Amino acid sequence: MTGTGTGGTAADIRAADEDRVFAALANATRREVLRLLRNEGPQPVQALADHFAMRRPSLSEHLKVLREAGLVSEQRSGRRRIYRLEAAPLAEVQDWLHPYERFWRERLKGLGELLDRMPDDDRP
Amino acid sequence: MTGTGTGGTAADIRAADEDRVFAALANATRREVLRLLRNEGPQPVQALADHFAMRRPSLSEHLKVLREAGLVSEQRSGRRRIYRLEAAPLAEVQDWLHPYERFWRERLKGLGELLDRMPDDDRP
DNA sequence: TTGACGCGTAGGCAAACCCCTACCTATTGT
DNA sequence: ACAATAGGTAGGGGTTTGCCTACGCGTCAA
Repeated sequence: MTGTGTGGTAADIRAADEDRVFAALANATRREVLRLLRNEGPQPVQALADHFAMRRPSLSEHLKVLREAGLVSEQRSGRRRIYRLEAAPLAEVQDWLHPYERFWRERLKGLGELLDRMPDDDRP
Repeated sequence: MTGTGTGGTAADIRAADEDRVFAALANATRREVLRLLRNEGPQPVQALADHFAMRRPSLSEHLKVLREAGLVSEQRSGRRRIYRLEAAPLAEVQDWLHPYERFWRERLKGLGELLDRMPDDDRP
């Protein structure tokens, strides 16, 4: 749609990456997997699965989503696969967030100024 | 659901809020709506809808999702409803992101140290 | 007052999501 | 070689998402 011919511009690819990352983060189980990898370090699948009520194959699919978003990597060690947090895509989320930052800061700043202009008696 | 008897702790409520925000951000149309409100200021629905290929009622549903996530607010002005960006929930996303920050910074830092230890001749 | 405008909601439908139970391959220990 | 272990994949089913058209309600202009 946005490309020439059959498409695939650099911007399209970046947008698709962004979409995969946000979509991956939309699920609470996947966010919890990221938290576990962050707090407890790299782990095989079963160790991760022990933290959840769901069956292992379901977790495997979540790991696939995280892998395709670049948020985890796997390293084979014998018959186990050690999953590791890859935080780089989260930096892109932070970049996405950045232009909004002044909006919530303005709100806080505005509140501060409101309090500054308010007579002490009227303050909450 | 969130009553006193059947559960619904403060942590549950925060978790549900977090889930709504991440879910709202999982859609490219909704992220684009936020960007438009940020760049062009508060607008009625039709002005927003003009930027998309979809029909207005579909956009209305996206706005509902954003409203329930607290990411936009509406102000009635005659028969129009002016939507405004509410960035506060994005601060929670930033808070969520924060403990991961050192992971991608470590990666960059590690790269920097590698370059530091590398003889100048070997640098890329 | 009556018609046009702005917008939300209802209902339908296809696709995607998320869980499950088999099942398959690869590796390891006996 | 064989059984057990680790984990991915296939296929099925219920629920959710995201789009549509049709419609209802409130507001403004003629």
